[in-house]
Amino acid sequence: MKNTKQRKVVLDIINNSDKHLDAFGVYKLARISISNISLGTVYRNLGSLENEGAIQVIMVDGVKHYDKIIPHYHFVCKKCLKIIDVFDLEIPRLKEYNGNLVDDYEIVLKGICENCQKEDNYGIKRK
Amino acid sequence: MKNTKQRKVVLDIINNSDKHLDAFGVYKLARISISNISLGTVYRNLGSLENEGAIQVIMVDGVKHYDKIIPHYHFVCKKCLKIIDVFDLEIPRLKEYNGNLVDDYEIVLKGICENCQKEDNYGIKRK
DNA sequence: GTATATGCAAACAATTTGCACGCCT
DNA sequence: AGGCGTGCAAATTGTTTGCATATAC
Repeated sequence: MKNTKQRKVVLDIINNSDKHLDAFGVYKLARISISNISLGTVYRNLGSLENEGAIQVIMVDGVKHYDKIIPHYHFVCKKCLKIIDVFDLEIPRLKEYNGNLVDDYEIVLKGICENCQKEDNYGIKRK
Repeated sequence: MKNTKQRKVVLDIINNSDKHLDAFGVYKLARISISNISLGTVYRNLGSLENEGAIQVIMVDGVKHYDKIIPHYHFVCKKCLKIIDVFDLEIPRLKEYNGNLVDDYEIVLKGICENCQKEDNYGIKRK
């Protein structure tokens, strides 16, 4: 695996953001550092970083969003699709289920976020 | 909400299948009952049934798969992408987190299924 | 030097949408 | 009769891929 500047920029963006960016969001930020970086390269690097376990993915509304690998869960608002980090949640994990090897848990809490509970909020999706 | 025959067929397919079908899989089965049903209609009905909480969704490899609402979790094999139902898993659930209302937990166990652990299995993705 | 990653654009796959028409109520 | 759901096809969206070039090692 080559250590290109594109790869480094992509990884740095994920590790320095708390915004749960999707691929295009990463691309927009990456262009600040490398003005001609291509969207395809961003996708390729996000993909390989994910495979290596250097970053993690959270799927929201059919779109992949990326996050650093520090262990935590997520809450996703059903109205505005905002993603909120969830720490300090104790969830017992199986190592195995009926002969199937379990090495990962994807856990997403879903509901209505604090802001969308207010009646003056019209639940506009933030896209 | 109108009770059309298309809507009824789609719901029946989900409730009578244990295969975790995606939209196209539902479409293929639906055409047995209604030969000229359109894929768009299948998508529209799956969407509204999901919104109403009549069926649930499990996302695998970027594709929505549908399941009845009986409470259970899922295991997804990282190699072959097979979905296996997981029952009898005790997971404590928050009703609220930092002011955010939690009404749903999406929990997916991931790993290598029993079959893919055998060395003669080449991990062909079942698509 | 050579393999691998890149930029670019075209291809792809899943899903959504616009429109004219048909069917439930 | 009126409106919502449908079939159909085209449009969108997110993502992947082929290819010639550039770059890391």
